[in-house]
Amino acid sequence: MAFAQSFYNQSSVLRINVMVVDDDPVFLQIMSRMLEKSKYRDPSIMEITVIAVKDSTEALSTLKIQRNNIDLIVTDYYMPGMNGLQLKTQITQEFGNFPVIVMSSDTNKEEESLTCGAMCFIPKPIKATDLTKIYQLALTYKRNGKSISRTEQNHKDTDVSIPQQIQLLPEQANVLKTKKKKKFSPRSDSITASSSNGSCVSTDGSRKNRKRKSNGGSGDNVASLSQPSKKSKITWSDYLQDLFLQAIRHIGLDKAVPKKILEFMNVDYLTRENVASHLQKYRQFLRKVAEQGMCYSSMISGRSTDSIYPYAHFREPYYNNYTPSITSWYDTSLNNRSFYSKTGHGLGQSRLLSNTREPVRFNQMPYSYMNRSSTYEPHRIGSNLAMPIKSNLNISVQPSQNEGRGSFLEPIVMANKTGQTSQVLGFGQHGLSAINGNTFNNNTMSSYGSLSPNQPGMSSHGSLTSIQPRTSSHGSLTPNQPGLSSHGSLTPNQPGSSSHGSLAPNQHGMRSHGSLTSNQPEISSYGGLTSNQPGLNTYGSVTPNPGLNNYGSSTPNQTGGSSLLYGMQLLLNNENTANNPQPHANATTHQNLEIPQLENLNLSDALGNTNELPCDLSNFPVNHNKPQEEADSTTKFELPANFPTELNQIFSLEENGDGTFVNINQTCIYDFVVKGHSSRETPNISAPTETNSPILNMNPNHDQEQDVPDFIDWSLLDPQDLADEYDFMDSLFNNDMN
DNA sequence: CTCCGTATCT
DNA sequence: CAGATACGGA
Repeated sequence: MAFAQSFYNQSSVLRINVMVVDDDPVFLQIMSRMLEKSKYRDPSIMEITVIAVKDSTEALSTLKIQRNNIDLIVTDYYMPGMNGLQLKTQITQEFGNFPVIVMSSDTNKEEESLTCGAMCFIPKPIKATDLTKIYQLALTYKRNGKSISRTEQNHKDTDVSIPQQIQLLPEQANVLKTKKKKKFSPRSDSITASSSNGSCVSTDGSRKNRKRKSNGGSGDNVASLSQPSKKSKITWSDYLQDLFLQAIRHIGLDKAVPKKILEFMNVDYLTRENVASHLQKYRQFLRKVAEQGMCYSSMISGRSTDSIYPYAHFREPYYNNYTPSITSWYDTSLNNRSFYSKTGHGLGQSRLLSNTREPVRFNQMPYSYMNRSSTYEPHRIGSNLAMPIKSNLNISVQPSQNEGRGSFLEPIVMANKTGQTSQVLGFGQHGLSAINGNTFNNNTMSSYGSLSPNQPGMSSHGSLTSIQPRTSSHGSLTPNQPGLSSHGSLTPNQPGSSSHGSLAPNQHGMRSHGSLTSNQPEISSYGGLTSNQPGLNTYGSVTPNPGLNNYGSSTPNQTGGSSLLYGMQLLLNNENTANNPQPHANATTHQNLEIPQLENLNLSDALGNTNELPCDLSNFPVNHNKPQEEADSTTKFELPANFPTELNQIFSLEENGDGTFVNINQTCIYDFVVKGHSSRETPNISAPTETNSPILNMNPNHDQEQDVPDFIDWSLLDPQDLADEYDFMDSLFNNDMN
């Protein structure tokens, strides 16, 4: 301890020791490296040492030995066993007050974290500036000799000394104040009040002329003083949207009201108002689509092209060819399925690391990066196209150094090792997200279709890996299975490898689709696709809609057309489950994917319905004949009569399939949320080798980073780079810290 | 009073 | 545009 003490007291020598606790090895490594590099950014720091530990237990044991050497503890919130706050509490009990910083992609943990005494809360993904803050904070305490004897009250209102930068983000602070709080009701006077603003209320009952009271309400009463701060905006991440759509599908569009949706979604931080607002937008979108029909498509496509690649410069020029159409509801979900990634990782934090510096935003696309032309638009394949990034491909090819870690990288690695196709394909899409993507409303088909507009379905693959030696790409793919094979992998009861096997030997990936929609004309198109058939044809055939045809005709080889088409189709399917994915599939089960194995799941949805899982595509129940819900009579929201409902049923698995999927998904979610998320126990699913539960990054906020400039996409980082290349770090900081 | 849908604001 | 709010109504 002598050493420790002297070390500790060398005020002149700013030596900082930070212990980082995170079960995500990738994040841990990156975080550690970056912190260590921090010293180069601050001349006042002579040395900064990072002690990286993988969990709370290790953190405690380490603390016992080096308590005097540790100035600050930075811990992830979600970790197996003891979470970050529990760790904090334990540390306090055993070692007294230690400055602890809690990180989490789940910003909803902020309040709890602060309440429990965390010095501050840093939302993941960590930004370069956060790292700086961390060591600055450590430095502050170090200088004040408070490392160990820090006074209690670490609440947000204390510690003014804490670097301001680490203070709560305005929005977060806001959340603290307003979270779950009953909505402020300025019209406490309710009815009578209405009279006060009666001038704004038309007597005819029409609200058309209604003008809302000036919000400032300055002219009103003193009560205005209690004007609550505005609630922070929530972002409808892909995850949330998936959930939202699932809820709607499950409940039925006609019966889906905010409260029900909210209940189904079961996302604690969401309020009914949030859902209501979203629902309104969603309805508007549907209406718009229904009214404009395919014409809408052109609109979309045009717009999409422009908005989709705001950061095109990050991509290989090659990809510009994809020019997807749009992105939207479904589409984006592919981009951001962090929740599919390792659970506790918070998602999103740890991402694929590639050797390239190409962004690989598999799971976590900053909101602003998201190719979402419209949140309320249904999935369109377009976005998927955007994903195939060179780096992505590289990843799949390169044998990662990541071993069987819990990192979400694992699936990928596995894919490589086993040469699994599905995974590879997944990459083409959005890496992991693709894998799981189907679980939700992500339509595999669209993904595929989107891949290579002018290429046959199979070609898609080629296009995806065009950057790479074709061989490898293909190699990874099942020999006789085209990219579509991934679908094959859908087989619920088969491990990833078998996925393919499960596929009908001679069945093309498309076929899968075909089977799904066998009864659908449009669908059959797919089935009919021949491996050498250009994507467009496929699409063209698929398009029952004149509008779509236009598209196709307009740009025979253009992605845009096809994309659109799909998009429209999806869009139309949207309401119904069409998007239901082929659940199986991806949802599936490659053990290593950490995806719950469907066959083992006895799922019941939020509504208590138990469903059986489909085990084979061929058995996949498709009830095309199912009449649209009699919704009409009760529907509060109805689509225009001309709304092409038939299309809605294209992929509808409603009776069985739909519900099943929904339920499955839901179950998984609940499982993770309840078991995995809170306690991190292995969910009730066959979670083979991996210890980490999949999914769930319930954290919808993980991708809410709006400050793009500051955003560090971990996917850009490579452990090696971090470890060996200072210049890389510099570039990183230079790019992100200015 | 709660919740919904729509208008409107930010 | 995406979300939050206001507010009449049920």
